[in-house]
Amino acid sequence: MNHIYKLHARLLKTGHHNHPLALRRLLLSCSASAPASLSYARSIFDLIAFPDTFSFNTIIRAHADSSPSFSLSLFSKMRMAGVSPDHFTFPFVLKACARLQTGLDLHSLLFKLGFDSDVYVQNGLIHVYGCCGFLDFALTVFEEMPERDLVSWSSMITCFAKNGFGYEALALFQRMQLGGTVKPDEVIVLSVVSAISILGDLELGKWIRGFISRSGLEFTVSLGTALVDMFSRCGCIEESMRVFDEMGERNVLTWTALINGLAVHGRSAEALRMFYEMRNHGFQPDHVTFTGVLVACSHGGLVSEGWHVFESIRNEYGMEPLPEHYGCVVDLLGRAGLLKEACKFVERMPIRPNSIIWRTLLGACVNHNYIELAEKVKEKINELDSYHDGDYVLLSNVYGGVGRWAEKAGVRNSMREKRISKKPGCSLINVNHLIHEFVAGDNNHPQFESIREFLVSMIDILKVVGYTPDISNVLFDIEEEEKESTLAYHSEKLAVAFALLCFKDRRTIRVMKNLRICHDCHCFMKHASDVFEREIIIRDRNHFHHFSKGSCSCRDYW
DNA sequence: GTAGGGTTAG
Repeated sequence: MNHIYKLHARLLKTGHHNHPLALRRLLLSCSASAPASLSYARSIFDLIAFPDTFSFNTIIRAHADSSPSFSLSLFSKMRMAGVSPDHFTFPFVLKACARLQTGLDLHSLLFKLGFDSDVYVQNGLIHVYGCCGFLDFALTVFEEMPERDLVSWSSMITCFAKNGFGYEALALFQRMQLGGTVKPDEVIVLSVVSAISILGDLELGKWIRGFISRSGLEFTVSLGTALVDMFSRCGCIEESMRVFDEMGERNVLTWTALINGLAVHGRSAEALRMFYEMRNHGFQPDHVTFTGVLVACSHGGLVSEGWHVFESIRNEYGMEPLPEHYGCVVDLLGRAGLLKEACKFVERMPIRPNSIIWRTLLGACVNHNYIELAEKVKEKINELDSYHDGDYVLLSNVYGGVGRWAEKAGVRNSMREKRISKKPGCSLINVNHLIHEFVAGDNNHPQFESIREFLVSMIDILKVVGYTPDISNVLFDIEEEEKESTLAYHSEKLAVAFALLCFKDRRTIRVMKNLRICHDCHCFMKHASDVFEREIIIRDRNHFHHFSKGSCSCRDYW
């Protein structure tokens, strides 16, 4: 910022401070500086009597990241003022659109103005379509491009990954390399690392790390941070720690990635220790760091430590807690069974509780069998967002937990009336470089019969050592025997049975699941890890469960 | 003066 002030002072001194060219230069300087100088950029912009295309472009660009809606309002202002956009304008406008997940109607405008054949614009379109979930549109733009650069490939790779097509993202990266015309750079490798993180496929994770060292790319802090995060998401927190230890330089994102990793792997005390160590190294935590530490505390049952961290956000760091921090505290109290305190906290929060906060409270009610409270909380959720299948499942679990089958059936009826269906559970497992998918209630796997047979025999064996199927959470009011078989074919059980059939050695079994693991599967896995002498790692929607020798890393606190 | 990337509560 200093050089901008100096520049401004010099302009004032020489009497050029109102000269359009001087103002343009000044505008460009502060727009390219830190976000803190944006208000200064706006005041310079306001001094320009008749902003031209260049000035509009500069100010739109400056706000595209941090206040995208302001960028779009500037774009409208530009159009109203009759200032023509050029091929620089649209990449900036599209960036703002991508952040807001909007602006799909821009395509026809750029087509009309003849900018649709510009590579920068096309890349921007891929990015926008990707962020809005319109994968097909993004792919059409991508495939029809006469020439693609690195940004086209990385935008399309990210687009696949963010929309749940991780393996397609990887395939596209292979296709890019086979084409041989573009050489991967740091950013594109980061897109690939991110795709692998979403997939949680450790084999691929190891491969990309090897790729990076072979590629001759500089091992930057960003790449290291991405690997720390990736290994944790692939279920291997030890590898995250190894990468972290080997990094010569780290920043707040690196520390935060490790803290989050430790938190989701149930290593709460270590996460908290890293948080304090990070401060000793002189790094200032940000909002994301606090979220990670609070998650660690809530999952580790560290109530007073978590509360202390939460209070420190405002008292020690002078920052305003975000909704996610309040959410973490609700979880912290709720998980520990302090439901009254959690409710009081929600009532007194200075921000309006959102549906996630209520949902967190609902989860706590289920875990601790607070039925009346659960009903009230569900009503709160209905006011905000009533079509979330998971809430009905949770409420149904509260009734099931105490054997109130009639109410449980009532929940099922109201789901039917509202045409809400429970999202099927789905588990993925990598066996000999092939991904196998198991979906609850689906027998499409080519070896389904033998897997089913083996699973039935597994259940029999585990029952001998104390496993009792817990049918209270089965959603439907069906016969007891049928409830047991519904449970038996939960996707993670099928995946683990399949792994035991395939892996004759004692290697760790790693499963990725789309939903939270249920109590029954959790209990099944603990026994299975003991009887079959295997480590089983399951990544569910939020966390990792490491089953070994009959117990789980979450210490059943989830 | 252009676009793609690393950490975010249930």
